[in-house]
Amino acid sequence: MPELPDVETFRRYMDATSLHQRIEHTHVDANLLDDNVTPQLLQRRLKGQEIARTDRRGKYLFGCLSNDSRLVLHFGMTGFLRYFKSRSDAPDHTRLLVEFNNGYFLAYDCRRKLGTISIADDMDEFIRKKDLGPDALDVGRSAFEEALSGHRGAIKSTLMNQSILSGIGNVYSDEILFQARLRPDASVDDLRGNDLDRLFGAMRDVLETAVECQADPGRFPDSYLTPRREPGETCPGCGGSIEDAKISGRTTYFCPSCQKDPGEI
DNA sequence: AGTACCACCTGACGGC
DNA sequence: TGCCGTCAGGTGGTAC
Repeated sequence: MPELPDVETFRRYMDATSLHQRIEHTHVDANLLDDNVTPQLLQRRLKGQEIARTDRRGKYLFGCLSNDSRLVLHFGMTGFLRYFKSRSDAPDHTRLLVEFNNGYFLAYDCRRKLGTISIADDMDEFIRKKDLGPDALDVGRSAFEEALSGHRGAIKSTLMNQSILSGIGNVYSDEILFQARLRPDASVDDLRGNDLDRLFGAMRDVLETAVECQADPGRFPDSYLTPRREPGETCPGCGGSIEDAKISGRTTYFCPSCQKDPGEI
């Protein structure tokens, strides 16, 4: 379930392992390629180049090449990166294998093939085409309010809408709403100043904390809901019982006693 | 604008 | 033992 903190962790991993090495070969599973990208185009853009730096917008990771093109990875539900020395160490569901001139490899593994691999010659155009809203860790308080304004759906669905804010998925929307003490099914239209302050603060706290924890729920603070995503689990806030529900078709966990409608806190 | 539902895809798990 | 239905959840399409 790679969301913003997971992808940021992958970005840092790519930074730490894969920069400034000439790409000798690429092997790609064409089924994961974005529209209008062929294995030949990918090979042409990558071969002989280096990853000069990385970037991220929401759940998309950009490997910025020395020719100003970009390798763009989306991790779907099961994607991850691995850097290794021996070809035989390639993970089981490698969909993209990049071979560097120092003999090392970078693999993009995506077991369930729900991720995408793309090439972006122009990052702004890519973001426009995908209709991505501001990055959830980059957006300021006023732009956050602006992004939510005019929407009337459930808060959870709105937070998860990548064209409104990019980076938040099912798991972190639940965590943010738990920390903000807001019910996930409340309408975003009902949020007032105090609620928006709490929601914005919780969004930043949760995402920053998760990045620090390298998106590993096992390292999350005891006050977090994520490690307890089970119906009937104990709420870390009140000791009550965690409930599950479906909101916009997504399995949602929340505490009915800690989380209130807007205006009730 | 929002939601409901489906499809994509694979592995884990429970029931029989 | 193994088959089958269900679930996981990111995205995108269609229908309402």
